[in-house]
Amino acid sequence: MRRPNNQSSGSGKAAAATVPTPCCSKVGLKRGPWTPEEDEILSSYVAREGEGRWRTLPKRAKLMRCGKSCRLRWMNYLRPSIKHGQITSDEEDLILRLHRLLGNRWSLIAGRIPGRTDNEIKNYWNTHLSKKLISQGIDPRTHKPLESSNPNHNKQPATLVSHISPNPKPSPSPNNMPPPTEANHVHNNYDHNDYLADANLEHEGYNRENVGIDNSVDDVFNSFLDSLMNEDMFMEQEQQHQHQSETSSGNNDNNTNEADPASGCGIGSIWSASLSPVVSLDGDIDTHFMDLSGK
DNA sequence: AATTATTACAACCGCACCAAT
DNA sequence: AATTGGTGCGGTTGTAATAAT
Repeated sequence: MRRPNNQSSGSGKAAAATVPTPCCSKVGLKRGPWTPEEDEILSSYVAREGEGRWRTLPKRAKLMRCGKSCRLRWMNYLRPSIKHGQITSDEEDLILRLHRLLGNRWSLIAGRIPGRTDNEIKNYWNTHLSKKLISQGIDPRTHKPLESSNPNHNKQPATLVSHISPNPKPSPSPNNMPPPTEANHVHNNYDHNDYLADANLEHEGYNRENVGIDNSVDDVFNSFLDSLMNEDMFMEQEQQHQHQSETSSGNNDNNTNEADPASGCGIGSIWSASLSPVVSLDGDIDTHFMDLSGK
């Protein structure tokens, strides 16, 4: 449907190669949008037989699709755990923060936002959030101010080129700023200057490889964010923690000490204690996630 | 009302990685 | 050690829907 008469791959690279693409170049396979009937076939098949062995699935399920397409459809749309509908302001905020930490690791980001897929988040980023950051003078790739991060800051990120027209329509809001929606409220506690400062701090040296974040850190991060998702529990813990902090100590600007590791209830402490020796982001990250959780 | 421009998102692509053989 | 199959990932593209002219 998309490229109905084109049996070669869209980019043409595979077509030029002598080795055909494994599954998508076969004649007779359907492409393009899935019909409800196809969805039903795939859903019921996976429910019956389970996920996996995608390459042979179409034949077994009698679908005229390549295995890759089946997998993608299942993973991005049909899985029961997928949350359909608008991305909430909380989710948006989390995406922004995670992207600042992780970059374009969509699957990692998606793994920390229940019910959302990497594809959905990637699309949302490209169509909404990156533009929003640009309109605020922030480079969406580096999260630094456009002026300092890139002298040619008018250039769009590579992934945006196809999405942003040379003459974009002006936003209905003044100065291309989004209206003060609920979504923006998230950032009110964490204003633009803070954001820029943090972006400078973190992206000066942040890079997963050179910083040395490994799976163990990732696990810590994962559990930390899992905890965030369990908002009720977290809020309760946080309130306790706040109370303890207020009663046990005075003004504490050092965020690394915000949570008492021994108490076991300061989630931020897990993060800061585990990451600070490696990343030296201790209090910064800690504070931001506290911001988020404290909404 | 018709046409054109833009946006949003589903889907596809190539490549990389890993495990099994 | 090399090959193969399965899977996952990030980037890109096509198209339907919507807005603007």
